[in-house]
Amino acid sequence: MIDSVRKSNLSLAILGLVSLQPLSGYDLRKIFRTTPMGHFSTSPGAVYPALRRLETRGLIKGRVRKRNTLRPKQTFIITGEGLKALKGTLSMPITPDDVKWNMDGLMLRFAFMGKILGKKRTLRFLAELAAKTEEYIVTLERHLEHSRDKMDATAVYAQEHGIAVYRATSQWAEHTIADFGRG
Amino acid sequence: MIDSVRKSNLSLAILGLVSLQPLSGYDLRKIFRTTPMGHFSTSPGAVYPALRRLETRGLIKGRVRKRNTLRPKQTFIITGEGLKALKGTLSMPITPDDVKWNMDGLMLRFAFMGKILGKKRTLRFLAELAAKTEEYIVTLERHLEHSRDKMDATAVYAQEHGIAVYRATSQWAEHTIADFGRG
DNA sequence: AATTTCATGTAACCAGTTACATGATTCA
DNA sequence: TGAATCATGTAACTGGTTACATGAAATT
Repeated sequence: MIDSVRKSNLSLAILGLVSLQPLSGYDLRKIFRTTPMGHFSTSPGAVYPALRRLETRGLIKGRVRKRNTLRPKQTFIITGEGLKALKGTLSMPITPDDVKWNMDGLMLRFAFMGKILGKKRTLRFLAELAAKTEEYIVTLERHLEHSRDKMDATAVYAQEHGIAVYRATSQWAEHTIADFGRG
Repeated sequence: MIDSVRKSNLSLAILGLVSLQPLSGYDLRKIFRTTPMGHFSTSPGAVYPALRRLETRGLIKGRVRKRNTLRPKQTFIITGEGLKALKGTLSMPITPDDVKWNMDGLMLRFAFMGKILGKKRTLRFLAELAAKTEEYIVTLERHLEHSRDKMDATAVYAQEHGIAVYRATSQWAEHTIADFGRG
């Protein structure tokens, strides 16, 4: 059940946004279209089915605005179950796979974390993120030194790009711990 | 036809790797499993179907090693068509969507570019990447200033993370232009 | 002989894309 | 009243995931 939120960033984004305020499918699509949040799908073929999935799983519920019409309009709000699932997802430990494959998902979790988990747990998340990211950088560097002369120049540079990006993440995390901790 | 390579990073990765040396499905999975290239699927359910798709589209062709057996082993090599498709994909202009949604795909293109497009075109790609990335950073910054006080603290930090990561990319590009240009 | 590793594949499922379709409201 | 925009949806397709299945070679 919670799997839908754990596996799909779109579902997580929807659940998180709906936890802040009542939103319709159209509202969500607009947010994804017009903000950098929109590393997510804007297509109705993704958003509406995702809403229905979340609803059938009891994580959100729709309020029909106009009855007696062929096109019912709905705004969705989060349920108790949904909030529990959201908290659960936000609280999951950061796995090496998350760091490697799903940094977007981690940032999505972080973005909703402030209000829902509070400052202390948010800072713990950042510390964990920094640590796991630095660990991963070490393995990337090791692999690079190992393969440097066997590979084409551009392939080496591409690996260096990966390292540079993860370094930016780890620096951001350290900086944010300081700033948010102080603030 | 070329769409398969344009849309799926896995197909592009396979085509690129096969362009360097003959490889079997198993070899490919091993590469994806053990190198940072493996921002891609390692599952047989993705790799083998992808190979068959590329083969039916005439971009690669398999050489059966052992006939007269129930489990034929194949190594794949790129075809003339395939090399043309690969060059075409590597040569595509960088779109804002690429920068926003598919930086991994751009890096994948870059990694294979050295041998196939040569230095001049590779440097042009990097310059384009730097420019488009900086453009995108401007829109991210603009959006952030616009929404800074309307949003939760962690949501703001998450946006800053996005900016930091793109800045790392643009700096990497500038640095790599200098280094590769000189080297 | 047994285990591990090499090696290839399929079936059921899931979520997202594209393209299409249509209804309701607003405003010029 | 016509156009734009608000608003919701579906159908066909695509590609990837998970889990399962099996065969062949190398190693112990």
